[in-house]
Amino acid sequence: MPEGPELHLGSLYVNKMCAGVVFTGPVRKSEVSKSPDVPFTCEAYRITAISRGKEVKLTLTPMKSDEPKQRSKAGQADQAMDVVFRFGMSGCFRFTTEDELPKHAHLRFYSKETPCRVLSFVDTRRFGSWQPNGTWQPDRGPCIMFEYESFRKNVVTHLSDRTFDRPICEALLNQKYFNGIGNYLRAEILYRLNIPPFVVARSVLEGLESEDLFDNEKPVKAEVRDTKDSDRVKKVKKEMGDLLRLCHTVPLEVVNLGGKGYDPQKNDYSAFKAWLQCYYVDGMKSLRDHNGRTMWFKGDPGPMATKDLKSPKVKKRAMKTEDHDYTDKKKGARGGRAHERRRWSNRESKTAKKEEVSSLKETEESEKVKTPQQKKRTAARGRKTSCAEPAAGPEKRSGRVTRQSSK
DNA sequence: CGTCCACGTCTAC
DNA sequence: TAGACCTGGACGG
Repeated sequence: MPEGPELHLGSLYVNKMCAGVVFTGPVRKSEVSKSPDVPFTCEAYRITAISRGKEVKLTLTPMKSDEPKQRSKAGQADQAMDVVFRFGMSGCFRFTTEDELPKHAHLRFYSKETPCRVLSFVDTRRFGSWQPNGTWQPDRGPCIMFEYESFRKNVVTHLSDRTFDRPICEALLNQKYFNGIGNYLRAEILYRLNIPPFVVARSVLEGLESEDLFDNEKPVKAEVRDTKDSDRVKKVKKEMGDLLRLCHTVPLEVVNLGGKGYDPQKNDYSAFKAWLQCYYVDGMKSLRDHNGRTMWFKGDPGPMATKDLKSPKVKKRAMKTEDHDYTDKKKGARGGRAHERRRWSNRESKTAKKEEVSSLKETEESEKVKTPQQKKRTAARGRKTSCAEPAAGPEKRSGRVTRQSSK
């Protein structure tokens, strides 16, 4: 569940499910978790949640006991405790009965009911974490969704920061300035404005105002209409506002979808899939950024692009002979993908893997010489050699993502 | 069976 | 700025 919208939806979920529920006893941690114990135990307490960017804070609030304070049992909390969560790649909250505990429920809060219910922090991959008596992480900036004005100001007043020397798509993942933006949001946001992902961040941000002058003109609207490309640019300017505004409104659209956001396991994932216009969408291009993350986009990648493995899309598909309007679209597309994949694997993955440094180098040099980027490019590639690979083609994942372009 | 990929940080060279 | 940290689904052989 992990970008800003999912974290916020998680907090809404906790508040909704736990409204009126009384919890009791200690907070329990799974054996395998490396996050800290939560030293809180209480005969009767409540749980509420609030989110900020990519964090959620749970507040455990002891209920007033009838006993006089002196007589309350030792070790029982009488003070509220905050626990701040980060979700990593797979964290989420779930509220279930005790015997339906999800797999990977690494932190658990038990209700006082019978049968007992449990609020669990579930995290398959365990990249998430929590901090008892925690506070918002100090290096993270204001929330893109719920601290919009200070978020804008924080960016606009720090444009000299080296962060903004980076391509815009990479700057957008810096949580010091864009707390809540993640990989699918950066793609969706840049796509809406037709901004090439690999242009210098500063160049697209300078000139923007601290105040959102656009703010009063139009309400935040989660309107996603089919528009022709030619119209899109105009529409963008007229109805959407600037990049910083979209860092605010686009995540809110996901919140307003009312589902779970990005969560392929869930039934209501289809609404989210349908909402995506670029990320993992068939026909879009993708490229690794300098940190090895897949950037989805359309059109011009921009001057700072890695000369890295690229997505297939139209051009490469055209190379596929059996490509033209097969009915079994998936199958055909996948075949194309696999083909592409093998090519690159042979060229890079294999050679790189076998300590063939020289041949790897050759491959790189042979591409083209771009002096300033050479180094980064090499680095980016090198990093990926162990799983050297073109960015996954859209076709390959078409099952996971709405195919807007089909038909 | 094996390889690659995934919504994100962290921290050691 | 490479890995490290993890599990599991999709796909290929």
